[in-house]
Amino acid sequence: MSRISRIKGFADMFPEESERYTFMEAQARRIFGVCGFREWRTPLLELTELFRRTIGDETDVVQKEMYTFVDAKGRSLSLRPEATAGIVRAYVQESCYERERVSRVFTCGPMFRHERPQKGRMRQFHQINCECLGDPSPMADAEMILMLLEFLKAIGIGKTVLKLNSLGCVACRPAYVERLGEFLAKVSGDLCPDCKRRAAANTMRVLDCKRPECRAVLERGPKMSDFQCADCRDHFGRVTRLLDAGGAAYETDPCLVRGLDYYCRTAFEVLSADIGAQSAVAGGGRYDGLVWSLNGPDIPGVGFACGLERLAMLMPPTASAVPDFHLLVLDEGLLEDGFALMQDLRGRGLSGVMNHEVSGFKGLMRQADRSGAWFCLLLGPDEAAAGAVTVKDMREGGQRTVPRENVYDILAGDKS
RNA sequence: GCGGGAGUAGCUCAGUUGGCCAGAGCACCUGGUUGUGGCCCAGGGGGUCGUGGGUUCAAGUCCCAUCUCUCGCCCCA
Repeated sequence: MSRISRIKGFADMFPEESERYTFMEAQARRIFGVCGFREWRTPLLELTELFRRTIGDETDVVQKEMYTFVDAKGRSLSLRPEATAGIVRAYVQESCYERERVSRVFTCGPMFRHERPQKGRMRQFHQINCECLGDPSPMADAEMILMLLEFLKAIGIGKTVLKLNSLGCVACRPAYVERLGEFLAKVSGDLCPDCKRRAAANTMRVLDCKRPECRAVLERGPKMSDFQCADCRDHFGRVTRLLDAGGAAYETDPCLVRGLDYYCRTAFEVLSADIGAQSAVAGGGRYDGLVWSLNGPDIPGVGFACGLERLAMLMPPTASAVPDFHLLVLDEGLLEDGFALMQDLRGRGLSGVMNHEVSGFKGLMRQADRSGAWFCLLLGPDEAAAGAVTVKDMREGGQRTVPRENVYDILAGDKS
C-alpha cells in the first residue's frame, strides 16, 4: 500500500497561506465594491468551445494547456483556464445588457492550466478578475487601472511597475500586423529560433521577446503607434491623461503585448522584480469584440486579472486571529461541565477550545501555551466545588479564581 | 515539450578518498515540579538514506534507470 500524493502543480494550502488569500479577497470586495463592482460566480467547467472562441484557437492556452475531457454525453468540456470567457458567456446568456447599461463585475476563484509548474505558476492557480462591460469610454479603462493600483496598495504591495500600451483595434491593427510580418520575414536570419516560430504563429508576440539581439532588430521595425487610427490614438491619450490626473505612475511600453487574442486598444500589466521569472502580478486590457464573438451584441469591455499566487509572495505577513481562551479541564468528571462553559463562551462571541481528555498537567498547560490564546481557563475540582473558574493571563502570567458567571466579562473586557 | 539543481528523522540539513550498530539542530513526548506554560536540565519515540537494478568482501557514498520536488525556457496572471 503506497500513500496517495498530491498531483503536480496543485497545492495544499495551510492557514498561514490561505489566510493571505482570504485577506486579498476581502480587500478586493471592499475596494471594488466602492467602485460599483459586484461579485459574480460562474462555473469552473464550461464547454470547450467557449474558450476556443474567446481566447483564440491558435493560443498555447487553448492548444495545449487546458484540462479537457469528454463527458458521458460526448460533449467536450474544459476546466476554465481564465475567468473572462465565463463571465462574458453568462453576460450574453442572461442578456445582462438589457437590464443595465454598464455591468461592473468582479469574480475570484481557481483557474486551471496544464503547464510546467515553477515559481509563481501552478496548474491550479487563483485569480481575482474585474470586468466592466458596456462602457466604451477611456474613463472605464482608467478607472479600472486606478482601482487595481488601489487594491495592490491595500494588500501591502509596493515596488511594482505599471506598463501600458495600446494595441490598436480591428480598424488599424491588421495593417500593422501585416507590415510587421513582412519586416520580420526580411530580417528572419537575425531572430532567435523562438521568434522565427512566433513570427508566423502569433506575430505580435515577437515584440516581447527578451533577447537583446531580437530587441535590437525590432528597433528598426514598424511601430504600432504609427499605424493607429485616430480613434485609438485619442482613446489612449485620454486614458493616460486620466491616469496622470489620478496620480498613477506608469511606463508606456510599445513592446507590451497580451497573450490572449481578444484584447484591443488599452493593454496593461503590473510587474514585480521580486518574485522570479513569472514577474507579471496583474494584467488586463480592453476587449471590445469579445461579447460580439459570443453572438452577443457589439458591446465593449475592459478588465483585468491578478494572480494571487504571485501577489501572496509579495504580501507582508498577515496576523492570524488569536483565540480568546484555552480551557483546561483537570478532571474526567468535569469534562461535560467544561464543555458547557466553553459553548456558553463561544455562543457569546469568544473563541477558544478545550481539552477532550485529561492527561498530565504540564502537557495540558503546554497545549494552552501553544494555542496562543490570551487566557487559559482552569476548571478542576477546587473550582468546581466553588462554582468558579481560574482565569490565567498567558501574557502577564497572573491569575485569579472568579465565579463562573464572571468569566465572560473578564475575557470580553480585556479584549476591548 | 526542452534544460539546470535537489531528494538522508515531522522540518532544516551534516555524513570527508566506499568501511563498525546512520547523525545534529529544531519540533514532538515523558520526567525534574501531586494543579501552572515559555527558559533550563535529563531521558524518549521516530529513518525501507525517493524507488528499482548494477559494481564490490562491503554502497547514504560509485554506475545505470526511474519517480518526485524545484528553478529556468516556452507560455501566461
